[in-house]
Amino acid sequence: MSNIPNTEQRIMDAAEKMFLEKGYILSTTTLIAKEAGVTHAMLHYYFRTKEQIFIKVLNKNLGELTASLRPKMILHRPVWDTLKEGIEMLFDFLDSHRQLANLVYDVINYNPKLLKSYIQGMENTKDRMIEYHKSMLENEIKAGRINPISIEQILYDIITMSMSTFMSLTAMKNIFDMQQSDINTFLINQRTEIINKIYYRLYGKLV
Amino acid sequence: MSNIPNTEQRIMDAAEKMFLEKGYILSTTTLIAKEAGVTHAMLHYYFRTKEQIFIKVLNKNLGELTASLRPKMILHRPVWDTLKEGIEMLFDFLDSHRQLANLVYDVINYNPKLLKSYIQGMENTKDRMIEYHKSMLENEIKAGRINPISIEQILYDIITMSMSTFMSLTAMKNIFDMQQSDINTFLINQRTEIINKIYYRLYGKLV
DNA sequence: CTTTGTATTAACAGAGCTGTTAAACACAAC
DNA sequence: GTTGTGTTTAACAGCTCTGTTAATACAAAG
Repeated sequence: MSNIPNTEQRIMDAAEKMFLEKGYILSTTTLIAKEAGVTHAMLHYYFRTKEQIFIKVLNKNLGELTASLRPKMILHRPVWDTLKEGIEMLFDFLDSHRQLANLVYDVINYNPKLLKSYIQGMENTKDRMIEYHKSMLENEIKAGRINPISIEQILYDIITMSMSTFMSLTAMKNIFDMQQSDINTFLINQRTEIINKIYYRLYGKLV
Repeated sequence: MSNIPNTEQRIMDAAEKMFLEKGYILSTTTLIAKEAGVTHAMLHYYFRTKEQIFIKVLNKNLGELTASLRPKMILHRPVWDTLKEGIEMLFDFLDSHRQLANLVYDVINYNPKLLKSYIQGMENTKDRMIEYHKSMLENEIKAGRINPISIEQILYDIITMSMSTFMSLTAMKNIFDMQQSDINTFLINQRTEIINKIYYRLYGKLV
């Protein structure tokens, strides 16, 4: 394969970079094309509209995320082990895609129907593995080995806590003048702390 | 006082409404002026720039928030009572200012220095009451009556969990086709659940 | 009545945005 | 060498944005 990517790929790469950096509105087709080193007419030639190229970028990133989570879905393991590794996987993925959480936020606010159709597409697959782990969790709750809570609440907590870590990162950096080492420390703490909060919520006995 | 607000106030009100609804970028001076029923030249006459009127709206809202929290700072009460009421106050304020969390997110991402200067302004006051409650919490942790955790982590958790509830609301509505009653139920659960997670994290004993 | 200061309007400047289009180009196949 | 196909360019259309400015209305003060 060639080291010089073709025009379409160069535009795609530039678009991904810019959407992740600046969000949907501030990323303009003109600037994306400039970044890719082509005229902006080329972007419209290959991708028709700004929204369409945005959808491709979003699908690529969310696809990578779900692909990363899949290998963690293993049968016959203790519930907490699976859950913990799921949290770690999600957190680490967002860590290696620092602006993805912000991109998802953009979609929520500027194109909520897009996110809905994406999630419905996932729900329609009726994934066997997900159903399995869901029922495993439900059994634990019913058996009283986990404090009362709904599965939806657990998932919601994991997703929002992980995402808000990276969504608040810009604020944290600026407010506390954090250096790279501070940021790393903060993220390591945060990763542990999310696991802590979920663990305490599920297994912590009240006094 | 007159029922017909003067031009400046009408612009201010329209700007607040629109910034909270659409965020910073999508709120244009032209549209704000139209909403207020004046020419957009009037907006620039009274407020000079879009950024300046935005700062006024932000200061007004954050000022109201800190004013609401103050009465909860009472001496000689059990630590958890104060903390719980603080969480409830914050949550309820964000509930009655549904888009404020999104507005703060906008500031973080599009004008981080603004937020920093605002928070530094608060820190410089070196509030006696805040210092008092902070040291009360520290004592409880040192005495081992609260699980090990930093004060900063507790505050960060409360703020991010409360904010992400309202920042995720648009997504929740769309993904699950929530009606008004569903939203109310979700928020009531969420309010309790945030308190639960903090309580378990602080007081829950591990098995 | 005239001066002064404020409030308001309409028009404009300059820029940037998304998306389109006609013409030019490259280049392989016939 | 011509034809055909996909790629690229430059120019443009139409719109919207922020911010300015000159002209105007009008009330209060002298």
